[in-house]
Amino acid sequence: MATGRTHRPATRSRGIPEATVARLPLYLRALTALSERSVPTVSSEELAAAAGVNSAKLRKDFSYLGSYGTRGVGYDVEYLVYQISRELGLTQDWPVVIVGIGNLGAALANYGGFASRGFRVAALIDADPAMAGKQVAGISVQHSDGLEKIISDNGVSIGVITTPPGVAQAVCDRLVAAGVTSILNFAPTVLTVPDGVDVRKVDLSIELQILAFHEQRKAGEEAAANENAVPAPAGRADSTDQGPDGDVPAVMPA
Amino acid sequence: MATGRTHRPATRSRGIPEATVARLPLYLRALTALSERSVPTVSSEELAAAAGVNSAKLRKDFSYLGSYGTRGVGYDVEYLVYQISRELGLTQDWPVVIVGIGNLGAALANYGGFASRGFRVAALIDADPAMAGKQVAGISVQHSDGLEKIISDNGVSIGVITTPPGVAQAVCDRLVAAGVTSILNFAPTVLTVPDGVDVRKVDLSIELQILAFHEQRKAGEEAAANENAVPAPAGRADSTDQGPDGDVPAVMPA
DNA sequence: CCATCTTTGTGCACGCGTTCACAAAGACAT
DNA sequence: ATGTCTTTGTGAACGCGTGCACAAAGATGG
Ligand SMILES: NC(=O)c1ccc[n+]([C@@H]2O[C@H](COP(=O)([O-])OP(=O)(O)OC[C@H]3O[C@@H](n4cnc5c(N)ncnc54)[C@H](O)[C@@H]3O)[C@@H](O)[C@H]2O)c1
Ligand SMILES: NC(=O)c1ccc[n+]([C@@H]2O[C@H](COP(=O)([O-])OP(=O)(O)OC[C@H]3O[C@@H](n4cnc5c(N)ncnc54)[C@H](O)[C@@H]3O)[C@@H](O)[C@H]2O)c1
Repeated sequence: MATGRTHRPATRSRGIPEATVARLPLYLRALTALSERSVPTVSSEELAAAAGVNSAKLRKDFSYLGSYGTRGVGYDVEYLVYQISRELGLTQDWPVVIVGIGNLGAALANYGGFASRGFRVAALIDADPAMAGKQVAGISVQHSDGLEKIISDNGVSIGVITTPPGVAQAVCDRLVAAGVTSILNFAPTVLTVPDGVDVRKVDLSIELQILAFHEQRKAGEEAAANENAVPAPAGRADSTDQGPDGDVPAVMPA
Repeated sequence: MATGRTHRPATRSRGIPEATVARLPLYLRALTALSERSVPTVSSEELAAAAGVNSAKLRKDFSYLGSYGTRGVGYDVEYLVYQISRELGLTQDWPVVIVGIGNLGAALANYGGFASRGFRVAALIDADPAMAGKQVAGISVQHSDGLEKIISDNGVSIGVITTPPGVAQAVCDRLVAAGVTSILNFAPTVLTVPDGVDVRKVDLSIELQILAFHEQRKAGEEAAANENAVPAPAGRADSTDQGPDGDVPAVMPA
């Protein structure tokens, strides 16, 4: 999982559990694909398979939205697309700003998946004067001096932060002060925000480290299983051959 | 949370809960910052604040690793950095390949945060013949024909997929067949993999949709609180003014 | 050596999320 | 109308994660 909600511990919204909310976009994506193939109805079993979840979980998730299925038949695809879209707030347009138009910010700006849902890139903002006026993805980059006015003029409530980590909190503070109440943070920093502001983070490095943990565990188990059979599985990254508990502390605690 | 683990339901590894594993990188980042400031020891309270978590949770997390603290004092920063690094498998180098060197793939390749932990970009792979040989982040892009050989020669076990969604499953299959056992997927698709292969996904669109959900809920509550006081909060994105339950189904189920 | 003070490590309770399993509901055929 | 068959919707049980609250451990000072 690359993301992790910050803050807002268990604010079950209108009875819809947070875990369910996080899966609704998954269902919506699968349903949209079915809709494009003009499939009229779908069973919980089929849809669950397409979304990569358990069918019981899917049914329970949908039960929080209402009784939208027909027993013996399944769910009407178009109807469900509409209901989930409405529940997620995608029937309206959400203007978003991206702050920090470097490698990642530019990639996001160029990403078509934004507009395909109800999101519209309202502005690109960067602190580098050399960037101001440059066209990225057909949008002119604006200098961060005008951040507050841009937020206000466009009624932006969602901000994306792709600046270096050192300035992320400062950028976040300005966004919040200007009226932004939802932030998607790509900088590897813990952001502190007032109550009522939602922060979600995407941290590539954390994802890789979690994968590395499991990878190491798999290698350790494999080694334990093979015990001292063959020397090494040809070129695998276990050269140091430090057992899973090769406890050689670098520094002892005081 | 931008990521979400696929598969591997609750394979509590060596007694370390999955939720704890996901937080270890957070602690490690905070500890590294302290280490750079030459702070010798840190209390659970301070470290928890820096990592943005509850101190009780942090202590419980560390208790799974062992008793590395000193009561009345706290934790030795350097020692803890080493222990967590070892637990996460960061004492060894992990070669990774990135497949699909477009906007996002190139941004990731240029990202310095890779190497700062134990990850090394072993190769960049793309199916576009025009990309082959091009330098991205100082690395020459290789054609996907040689994917299997690249994986094998470099002992790669972690792959990053940044191709268009339509080919992601095919790319995934090839990576797995070539020996990759951990995949970080940026394409908005559900990947199916055999047992023993870990998949984590990062989906920007899902993150935004979750934010939109809460944003809508906030707007709805605000509207309910204001009832019919002032017309509108000047430029906010609630023009359609469809109440939180403006139930107007597009299509009725059969 | 003893008292005091700080901070860890954890037992325990609670709530959320997941999954099972099945009754109820509806479609469809006869 | 009745029976059969499919699939939903959900009650209930269970397990994981979280947070409280405190006893134990060790540092520190006298
Ligand atoms: N590139 C990646 O793949 C990647 C992956 C994970 C995380 N990240 C994180 O995302 C962030 C951006 O990464 P990047 O590779 O695009 O970096 P980058 O250096 O290419 O881009 C950062 C941009 O932010 C701008 N900036 C700096 N200070 C600013 C301010 N105060 N206000 C507005 N803009 C400001 C800079 O001018 C620059 O254009 C970093 O925090 C990085 O750690 C990047
Ligand atoms: N750009 C973003 O910010 C962003 C955000 C979220 C998700 N994504 C997803 O990430 C993926 C990449 O996005 P992008 O904007 O970089 O797209 P892109 O079109 O710029 O890049 C895709 C690259 O993949 C290559 N490719 C195509 N088929 C391939 C194959 N079979 N093997 C190897 N390489 C292949 C293409 O040649 C191209 O270079 C997409 O699935 C997109 O939905 C992107």
